[in-house]
Amino acid sequence: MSSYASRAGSLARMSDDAAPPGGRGRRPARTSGDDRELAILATAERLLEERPLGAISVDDLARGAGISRPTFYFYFPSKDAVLLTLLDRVVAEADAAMDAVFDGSVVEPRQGWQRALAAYHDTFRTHRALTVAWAEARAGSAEVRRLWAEVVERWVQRCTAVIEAERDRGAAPGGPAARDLAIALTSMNERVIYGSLSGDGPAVAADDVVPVLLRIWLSAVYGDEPG
Amino acid sequence: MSSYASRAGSLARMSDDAAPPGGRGRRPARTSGDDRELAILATAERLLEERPLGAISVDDLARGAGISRPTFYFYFPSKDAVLLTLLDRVVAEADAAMDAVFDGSVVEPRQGWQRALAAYHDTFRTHRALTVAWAEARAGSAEVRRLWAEVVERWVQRCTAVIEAERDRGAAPGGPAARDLAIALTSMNERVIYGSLSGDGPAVAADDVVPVLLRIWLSAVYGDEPG
DNA sequence: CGAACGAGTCAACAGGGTGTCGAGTTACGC
DNA sequence: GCGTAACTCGACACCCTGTTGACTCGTTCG
Repeated sequence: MSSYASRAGSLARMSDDAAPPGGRGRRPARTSGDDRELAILATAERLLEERPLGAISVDDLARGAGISRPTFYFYFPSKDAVLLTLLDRVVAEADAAMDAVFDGSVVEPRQGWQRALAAYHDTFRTHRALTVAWAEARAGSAEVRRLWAEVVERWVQRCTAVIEAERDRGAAPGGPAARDLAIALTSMNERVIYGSLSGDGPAVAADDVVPVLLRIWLSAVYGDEPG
Repeated sequence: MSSYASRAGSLARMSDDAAPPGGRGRRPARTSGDDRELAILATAERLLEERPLGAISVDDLARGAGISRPTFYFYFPSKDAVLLTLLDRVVAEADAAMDAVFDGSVVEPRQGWQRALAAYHDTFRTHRALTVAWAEARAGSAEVRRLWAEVVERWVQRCTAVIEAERDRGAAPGGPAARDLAIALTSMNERVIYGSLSGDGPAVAADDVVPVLLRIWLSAVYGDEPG
């Protein structure tokens, strides 16, 4: 747990930010109980490595953090809220990675897309357990669905803008609405990466994920309608 | 419920087929209780139209079918088993639709793929509630995951074979392993269609689903690696 | 006919999970 | 040294799942 606490410096202090109306965490601000909150998050991350979300109870999280179940509810309103907090961190990481790619120097397009896909893939691959758990939580929690929808919406808007820019400068031919293309391709990324991490059903091997996705993105964006 | 019973003629009689080892249904064969089994299935389908799977309890299904909860367990071992039975039907429908497409006369490739995508899309669109519920159940039930994995595997194998055939006859250029391409594109279909049916997150409008997917499939399979 | 049997039925139970309430117990500012 | 707010948890109220054992039938067959 202390290993988590040290890494956790970068954990967004969301619950402390200005106005937390119906926010995830509970307590208004600083006190010694921060340790407990961190311990809960660390326990969640640890337990998710060994078993699926559905097999982890609030009691497991509480005991793992050295507190009783009612006390858990002092820190988080539900099990999902813990996951949401953990997820925010990964999403922030993914966004940062994307920023690094889409920013500044636009090298050749192929390389740009390749880096973006790799950044996306790497971020989620290094948080395999969390990524798989999120997919499970999404099925049952409207809150999780909402957060994910927001995240995807940002990516889609970004891709849409890039595709339109490429079309404007004549590098990419016309075709379906750029946004629809972006949605479909982003959806593909999500499902393919999840499949390769979760291991159920037919999956692309980890090393082949980016090459295959890249090929499909490039031909979809830059390829002419084939006869 | 009688409206279901009439449509249910096509419901695969899986539980009666030759050897049902660890099968879904329970009773060995025919008796008056068939009505009850059908009533449970009908109730499930009806309730899924109005609320998500997680908000439907075994008790709801039992009462909806006019029986007590313990009696429900006489017919199905769990709530998931009901969904699995319902799902088998839809999958059989989708497979039949695919058979109709991939069979016999291979017209021009574009039209072939277009029909296949449309068949896939139509099948799931006409069972919207069930499709969305399946996605929810998949998160929690290994059994549901297994069934879906099998279904997808069949589609992937089919697509892989077609892509390889197109490459062999010189109609499609080389590229990533045909199977990887098939997995990625099939995954895209799954996620895009689900997204357009479930309504959370950015989605492609129902009428645009097939055109967009088709464009991506065609450029991925037939397009040369763009510069 | 009537005993035996198997299908079908359910009240009651055992067990596990969630979320809440209210009565404690610190710890720290004043 | 005392109030107040952070913090803690035993006990409770619920809801859900899955099982057990006894009960009611209709059928079958000696």
